[in-house]
Amino acid sequence: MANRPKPDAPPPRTRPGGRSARVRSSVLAAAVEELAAVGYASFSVEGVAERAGVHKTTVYRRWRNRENLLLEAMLERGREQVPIPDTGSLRSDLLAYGKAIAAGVRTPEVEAGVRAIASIGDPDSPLAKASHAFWDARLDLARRIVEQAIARGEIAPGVDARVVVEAIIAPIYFRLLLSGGKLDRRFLERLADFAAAAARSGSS
Amino acid sequence: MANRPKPDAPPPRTRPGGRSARVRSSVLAAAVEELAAVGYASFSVEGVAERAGVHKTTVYRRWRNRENLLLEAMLERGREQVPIPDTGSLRSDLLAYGKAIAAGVRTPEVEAGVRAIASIGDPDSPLAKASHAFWDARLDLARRIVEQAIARGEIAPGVDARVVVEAIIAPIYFRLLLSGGKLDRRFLERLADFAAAAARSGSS
DNA sequence: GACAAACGCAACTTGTTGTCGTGTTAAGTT
DNA sequence: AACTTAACACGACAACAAGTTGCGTTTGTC
Repeated sequence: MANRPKPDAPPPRTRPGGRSARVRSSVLAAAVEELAAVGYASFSVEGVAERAGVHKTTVYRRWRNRENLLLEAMLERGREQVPIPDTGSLRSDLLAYGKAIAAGVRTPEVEAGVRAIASIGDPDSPLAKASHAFWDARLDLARRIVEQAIARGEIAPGVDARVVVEAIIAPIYFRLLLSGGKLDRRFLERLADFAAAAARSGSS
Repeated sequence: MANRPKPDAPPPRTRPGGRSARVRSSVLAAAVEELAAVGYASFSVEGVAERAGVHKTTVYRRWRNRENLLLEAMLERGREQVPIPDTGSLRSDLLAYGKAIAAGVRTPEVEAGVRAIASIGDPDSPLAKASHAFWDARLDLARRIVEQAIARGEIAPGVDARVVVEAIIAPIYFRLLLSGGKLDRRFLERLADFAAAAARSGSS
């Protein structure tokens, strides 16, 4: 009944080149700018459209609503990866990683994006799901730091790599989002000391 | 020029009893309910007013805007303290404390409040400042857990109590707000193991 | 060059924020 | 018990953003 070879329902040929591509990238870039500039609460589609030099309806036609627009803008940004360091010791690997994470959240764009995601209450929201997938992948990659230490014989196998990595990452975001504590070098060094010490003592 | 004894500017005598007190408490309770029910993004003053059985203008006259209303509602709630356990060992103290924190964030009201605060970008906002003060106080109280362990001779003095406590608290909020990881007993036990191990190895 | 996606533009509905003026209720005073 | 007025109820209002719709214009793509 469906999929006849005849010109019954001529598939609307999209045209992703030229103007469409320019509009798309400029809108997504503008969305990130807007988010960083005014915050999630005041984030408006009209503001994004103006910033992108594009009409409001154009944005609405391509991204049905605010959330979809933000989702795609952040997925675009979320591709940037934090490199996994390999400096020769667990402690300095963790420190380097922590510094990279902290440097990230210090940029207004990343900070605003993190806050936006943290404010999503519905766990079934596409944005929330994207965040969970993002962190699953990132934490999985960071496990390599612990695996390198095991391979060097620096720590015993069986250590829960995820807990070690979260021990570096989580306090950074906790201070950013809630406690307002400083993210200075001294703090990051203590974090690295702490996590490395726990890993060495083999808390599986 | 000012402050004449004559009835020049008769100080408007407030009257905080009876109806005013009832309105105040019912509105603040309704604000927490509303926040838990619809989330920060959809949190509307009208919704709060309806929920409290009060007119919109009444809310606006007493709390100039949304933020002030939320601030006072959350300050009211923020008084509830997490008890500091004293079970005889650092590991089980940390575990008990982590369980209490996790139980808190599992309630819709607390979770919604945390997300609302995390979404505030401006560090000078009254809500952000209140959150920082709240966490300063809470972390300071929780240091007692580490001090008890030092007093028992379980760990060496000089350990950074704040880092130990944050090692329990931060991953819970990280999972809640960003990674979506589970907050089950297994996770909390690993956290306690991890933090206790690091503290025992004396990472100052 | 021709067709039709994709865009620009204006007008519109709906919902929330926050304000204002006026009348009503009830707390605190005498 | 009566009086004064703080605090509340009600309706109307302006300002703004979310989305939607219809129509005309630009511009990829064949």
